[in-house]
Amino acid sequence: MVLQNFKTYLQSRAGVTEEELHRIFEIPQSKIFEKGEALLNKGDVCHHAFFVEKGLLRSYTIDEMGKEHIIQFASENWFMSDRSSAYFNEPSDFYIEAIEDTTVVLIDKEFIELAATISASFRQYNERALQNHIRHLQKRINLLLGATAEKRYLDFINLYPDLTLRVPQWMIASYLGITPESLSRVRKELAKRNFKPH
Amino acid sequence: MVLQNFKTYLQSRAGVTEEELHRIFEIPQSKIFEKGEALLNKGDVCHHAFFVEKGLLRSYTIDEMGKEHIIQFASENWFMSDRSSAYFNEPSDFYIEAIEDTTVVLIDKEFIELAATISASFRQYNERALQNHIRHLQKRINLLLGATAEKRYLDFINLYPDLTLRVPQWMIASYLGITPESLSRVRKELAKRNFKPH
DNA sequence: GGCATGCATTGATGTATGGTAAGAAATTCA
DNA sequence: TGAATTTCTTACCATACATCAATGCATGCC
Repeated sequence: MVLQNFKTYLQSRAGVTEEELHRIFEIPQSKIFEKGEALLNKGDVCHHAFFVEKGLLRSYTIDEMGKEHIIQFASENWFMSDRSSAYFNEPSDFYIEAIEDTTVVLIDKEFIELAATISASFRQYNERALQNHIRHLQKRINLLLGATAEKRYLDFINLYPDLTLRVPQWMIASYLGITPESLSRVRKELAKRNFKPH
Repeated sequence: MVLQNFKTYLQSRAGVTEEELHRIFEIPQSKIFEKGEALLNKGDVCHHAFFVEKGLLRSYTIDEMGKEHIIQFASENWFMSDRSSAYFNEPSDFYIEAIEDTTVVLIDKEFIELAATISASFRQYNERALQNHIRHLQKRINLLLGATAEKRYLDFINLYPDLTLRVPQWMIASYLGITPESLSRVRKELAKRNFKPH
């Protein structure tokens, strides 16, 4: 079977060698979540990072008005977690849920410790991922501060063309911080302009 | 001279011992920037983190429309840096500038390496700071996605009461993602409601 | 196949925030 | 201290996006 994506990921992205891989690979477990199933609920402490073997996840918060705000999507070869909750051992502020039937690899602190001990390259890669995460959050803040709904949407489809097809529109709207109706109008407007350019 | 804040910070916050402190403290340099002076410009690679001994800094971007968006403030005992630029050795997307005459301690990678080698506690603290940074960015995204201008402002003055007094209003507005005019109106509205409660 | 359910679109209208412009207040600096 | 400059406020109007409600369009399900 299994975890082929994860293994490939460790080798080609994190630079873990074949030999190291064998020593590391006692540990991680995989698990299947059905569409709509929760991987993490608000108030729970997040004990894992989830590596997506196959499928699609989202994380989101619910505000005092009862509105969902999508924080992040994760499809194949992406990680999903609440780093803060995991690191500080605090109840999480958000939910993680499967958008499609999804196979994930459960990564706990012990695995990361072990892998980092065995493979210096992995440790380095992990650090790098953390920095990348910050860069990504920074960029998102910038877009939310400055860009119109249309620009944010264009940025999204440019960055995540695959997700644009797999994720329901109302979730994309939620990620962008607008209503589904507004997104529909933005799309209409874009379509119009593309058919009759300039 | 001094760097008293920085030393105190290392001891009481990062848990560095007196003895370790002496071994570490060959290195860091301090520098004074005048009000309005730039510590980092867009396009430059950020080689330092700046620890604020005394004074006040801001980091900001300028979008295609020429509008500033303030990313972060840093007053006494805070760090300011472009982590992404420093880590990836890439040109920075943003500017760092002194809002007041400001004394900073220049922290480069070598210092952090050295301090982390000498003091395990420092290494740990550094990791913790990184995670905190992520948590902070996450929270900001959430506010930008969901909260009104008023709520964002209330959150700001609650979190940074000291800054509210020291920072010009138009900069707070920029941080919140609204215009100075709008912030002025929000404040007026709040004042009205506070004088005639409920 | 028919019906329920969830999602997308559309139109009418509401609201929060933006833009502009002018003057008041505060701060800076010679 | 007074003039220059910056910041803040206010009023009026413009706009982007939200809200509400109706309809259309799939999809899944018994």
